[in-house]
Amino acid sequence: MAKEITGRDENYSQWYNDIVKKAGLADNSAVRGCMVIKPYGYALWENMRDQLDSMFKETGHVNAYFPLFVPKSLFEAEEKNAEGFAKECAIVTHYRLKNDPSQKGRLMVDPEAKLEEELIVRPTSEAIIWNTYRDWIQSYRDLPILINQWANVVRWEMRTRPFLRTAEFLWQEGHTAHATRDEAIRESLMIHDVYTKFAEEYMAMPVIKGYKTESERFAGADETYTIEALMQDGKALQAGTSHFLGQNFAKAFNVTFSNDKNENEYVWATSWGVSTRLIGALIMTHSDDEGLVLPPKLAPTQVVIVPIPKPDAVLLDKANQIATALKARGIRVLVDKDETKRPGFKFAEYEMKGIPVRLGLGNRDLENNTIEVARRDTKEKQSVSLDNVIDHVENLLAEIQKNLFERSVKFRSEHTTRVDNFYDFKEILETKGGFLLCHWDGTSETEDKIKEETKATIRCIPLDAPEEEGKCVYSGKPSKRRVFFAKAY
RNA sequence: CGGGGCGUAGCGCAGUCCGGUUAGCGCACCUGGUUUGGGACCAGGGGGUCGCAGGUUCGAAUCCUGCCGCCCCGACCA
Repeated sequence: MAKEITGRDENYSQWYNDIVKKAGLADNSAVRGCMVIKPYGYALWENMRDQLDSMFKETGHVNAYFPLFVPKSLFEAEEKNAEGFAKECAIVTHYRLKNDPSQKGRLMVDPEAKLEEELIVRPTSEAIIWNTYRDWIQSYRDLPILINQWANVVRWEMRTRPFLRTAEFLWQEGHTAHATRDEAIRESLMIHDVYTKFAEEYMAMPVIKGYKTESERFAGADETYTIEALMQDGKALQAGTSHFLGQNFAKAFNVTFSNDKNENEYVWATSWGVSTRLIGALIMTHSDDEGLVLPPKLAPTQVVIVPIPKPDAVLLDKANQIATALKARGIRVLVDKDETKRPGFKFAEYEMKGIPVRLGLGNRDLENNTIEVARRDTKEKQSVSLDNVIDHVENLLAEIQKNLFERSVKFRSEHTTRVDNFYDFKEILETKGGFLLCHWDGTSETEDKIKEETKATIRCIPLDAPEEEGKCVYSGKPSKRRVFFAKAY
């Protein structure tokens, strides 16, 4: 058992780290808090990126690229935003090194080469982008601006975990400018829907759609819409946010336009992003003690064909025929040509990597005109006639995609509890975890107290919540609707 | 930044308390052979600044001092 991973029950964090490492998604790097995304992990990200990118394009957005560095004076212009990120910024102060006269072969920062103005490595790009938009926008005819960028950002976190929280990460950030408040709100809600669709249809990860309380809101936003997913350990994970920024950045950067009555108005803004964190979400939603489990729509390889016992000419020929037929249906297939490992080893490896469907093809199969089809999600195996294996696999991939989603929905509903008193709240949070659906009096004082006493936070106020008379689970004050509490990543 | 653990071959570890020939083991790797429908076996082989720097000593992986890094648990956060 060369690649044993820690069981989820034994140590969930260790299990997660084992998956990341042993499925070949990422490695730790020589840089504190930064990871190397390995080819397999990056292929997964590329699939997510390409799908999101096409969804952004379909909704009228275009891509652009803005600088990595933000001059400090621009960064601090929108006060709340600057304050929100101030504690986790990397700052460039010098532009040159020189030989250290006291230590041969060593370099030192050249004190002569201090920058006149420090550069902040972007933790997000609102500042540099809105400073640019000022020059791009004069009239209502210049609006809307619907731009997205794929980029890296840096947030100097105290404690990091691969994909979930790293000092540098990859993401997309959309930044849009609009003539009216309504249009900007509609934009942020529309992206919220795009994220929901992506999470549920592609990642097979059900999410709660809602908006953030004031204390959880993005610094500089008037409203933050969020999708919240539930991980297998009962903790919630914020998977994507879309912000209605009001006129905060327009005012901070003096971005105005002339409306059709020739009056000057401030521009309305949105911003929205999802990051490589989604890979962490994917891992913790579907994977098991055998390794990674990937939804077919995002899996870099959807089907692997393993010749048994090893790839001889006859088996390879048949395997290639099947692969060609599957590829013709748009299915991503790999034929295993490795002669040095035995089938059992390969099975375990491909399970570790989360490949949705494995086809085992041996001489016995050729005699019987069959092939062994193994699905990763349930680990079931069955023998299928070679005559209809292509249809079978195509259907099976869809079935796996559906099953993963339904399984996650079931898990979430089993781990969502309506709670009406604080004793149960604490009890259930500690024993079962998951989402607690409770009445809340709407004050940040109550929110803070609950967080202090239980570590649970309000993940979101659901958008589709029915009105319902009730009493706050903590203060007993009247409340009109329930909100989602959980411990969060 | 606090509390705990750790750093010895690519990976996982033993050896460190109590200093003493040539630093071991499993996996992986290389060569040859036998195997092959769920992580093969036999034989042979290669691979180490024992985290870094200084110190004590005839002699340091082992003792002392300083530093660096990693992991887990907290505080902070997407």
